[in-house]
Amino acid sequence: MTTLKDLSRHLGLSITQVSRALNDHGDVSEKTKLRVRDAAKSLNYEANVLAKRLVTGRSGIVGLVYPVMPDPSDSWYFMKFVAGLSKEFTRLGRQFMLHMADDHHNHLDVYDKLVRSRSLDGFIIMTPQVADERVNFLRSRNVPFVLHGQTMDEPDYPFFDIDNMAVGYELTSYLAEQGHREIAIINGAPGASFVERRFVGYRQALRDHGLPHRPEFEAAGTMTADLGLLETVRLFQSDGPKPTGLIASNLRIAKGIISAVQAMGLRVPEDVAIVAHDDKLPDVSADGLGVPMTTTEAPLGDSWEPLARFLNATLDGAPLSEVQQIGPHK
Amino acid sequence: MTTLKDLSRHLGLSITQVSRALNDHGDVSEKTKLRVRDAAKSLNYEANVLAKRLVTGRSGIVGLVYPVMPDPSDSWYFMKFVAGLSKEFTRLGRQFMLHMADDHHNHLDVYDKLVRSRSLDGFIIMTPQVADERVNFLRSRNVPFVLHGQTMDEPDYPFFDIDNMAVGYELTSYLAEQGHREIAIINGAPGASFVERRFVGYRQALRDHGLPHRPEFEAAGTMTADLGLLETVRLFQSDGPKPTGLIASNLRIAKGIISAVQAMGLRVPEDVAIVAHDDKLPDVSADGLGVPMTTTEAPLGDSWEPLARFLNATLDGAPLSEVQQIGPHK
DNA sequence: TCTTGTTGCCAAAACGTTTCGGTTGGTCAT
DNA sequence: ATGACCAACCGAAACGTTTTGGCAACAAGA
Repeated sequence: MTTLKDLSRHLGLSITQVSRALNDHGDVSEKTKLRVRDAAKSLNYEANVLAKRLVTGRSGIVGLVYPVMPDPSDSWYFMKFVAGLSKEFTRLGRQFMLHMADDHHNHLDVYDKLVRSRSLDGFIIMTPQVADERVNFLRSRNVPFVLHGQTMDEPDYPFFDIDNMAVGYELTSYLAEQGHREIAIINGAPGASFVERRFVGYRQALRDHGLPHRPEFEAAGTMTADLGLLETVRLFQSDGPKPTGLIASNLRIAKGIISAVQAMGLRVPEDVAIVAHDDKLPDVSADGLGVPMTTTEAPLGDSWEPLARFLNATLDGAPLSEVQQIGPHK
Repeated sequence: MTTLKDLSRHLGLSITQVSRALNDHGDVSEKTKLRVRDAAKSLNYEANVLAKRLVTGRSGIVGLVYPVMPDPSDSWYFMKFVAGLSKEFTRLGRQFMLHMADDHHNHLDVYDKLVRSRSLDGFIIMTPQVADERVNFLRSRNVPFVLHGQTMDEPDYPFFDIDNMAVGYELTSYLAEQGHREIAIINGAPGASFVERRFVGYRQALRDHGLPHRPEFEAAGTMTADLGLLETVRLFQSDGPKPTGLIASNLRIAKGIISAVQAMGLRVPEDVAIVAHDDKLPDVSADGLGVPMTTTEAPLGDSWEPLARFLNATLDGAPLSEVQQIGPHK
């Protein structure tokens, strides 16, 4: 393996200058830089990452800790997510590592261990909770991270998110403006920040349109077709008023809703109107569901690039303002 | 951060002795070892991995390169696989990294880059091909790896596998002994070593029972219910003889076969008998398919532990004989 | 001519381990 | 008393970078 020493000997330069030339520092003449780069290429020089890491104190690796085995129906999405991040980071010259946590270990211990062993320089955090202990922990340790989403309080950390309150608000408003007065929502797992934000938007829209807010019209759970189906049946089997408009927090839920509605002999949209948020994942499409349906859209696939970019920038010392973004939705 | 230097000063020992004590070397008295370990604990000492890596020349990380985005239906299995390996390696004190390769990059370049940058000490290789270029490449570079499966030639590398020829042979023999003379097999993706081995076992059993070998009775593809369904339909729509016994290379295929057979108005097992190999994955169970079916069984979940253990042992310099195993099946 | 500044370069320290090649002091057989 | 051996210890080198602080040469302004 060629080292800096070999290279410097070969060029008649000092190790210092060769290092600085390769790292494009200021006090190296353009001519030498060129000469050094050429020699490095021809001698097949590749900097020893291990040595670099020791001196910089950084592992050069960022990662994602997955707390529990995802639901089978989510594994496809999760894989896409991991693959997307992995590719982005590779492009940025950083390594990305997926760390699967043992179920029966304390969640935060895993982060603690990874941080203390200096194995990971930074983290990507998925689906943050309303008050997320991981965020608090990493913040207290001054470890860089980027959230896919936000906690409920004012975010003083890097994140990429979409405006989930607006999503809830817009879907609800759309139904309200169609004349629906009884609007139910089937949302994701309770506690997740994006879920609560959509609920907030939903309630605000009900208020703004002078519609009643019924707690039993708010359903939440793992975002599967099963959830959509079961909750729809529950909504229609109860004694109270029945919804005429249904909001699905993603297309899988919408799919379950449609199955249930059709099984009950109701028509879409005449008897029940359905709106949904579409993550633009390839497994389900709004058109493929066979009923007319209005959606808000925000491709999850668009989140990998900013997430990776933000973590990268954060590690390079970028100010907070450059690593916070609310992405667009339609 | 406490370093060896701090520790040695605190103990009145040399850095050398402290290091050797912590690494349990021979020429340190038991008394000092104890004293050092106590001090290390009370001073919260944690060896700097980065420094250790530089001096040993190893990253301490092993990994798995996933060449392409897995088929959606496989992502659940793949996640289980990765999670299982990750946990095992964590237990063994090594880090495990999943590397997603970019689709449009040359497969081997990814390995080359990871090896040359000294990022990974060793690899786990999934679903090897009959002649696997990854194996040849890593072997030529003297990089440690463990195969989940085997290539077709005599294996001179660490691996964990089950006896797939026997699986093919036994499933075929079972049907033959039931009196079936026309036996078809629906297998996994062509080229994969386990697929070809099952074919070999299948053909051998046909010969041993004096049954005809029909090339058109050998189907292969991505192991989904769709494959089982489509290939079954094809088998029964052709002009030639129809199979009375069907072998499914996993339960998902079996599921598809059953759908097809029942759709064609045939009964299981009266008109068509089905046997299958059961990987014991939680998504499908033989009982859950609703028809009587004999299976061979080998839990894929049992492979993570030996795979991790073997790679670990290989890195620690274990001889080949200790890191090759054909696991059991029922 | 003397200062001041700039450009291009370098020796050496630092990062925190592991390991090589000793040294010391004691015991034991001769 | 002598030599051989052994247990327990240590100094210093090595791993391959980055970075600090400084030096020499030269040009420009006074």
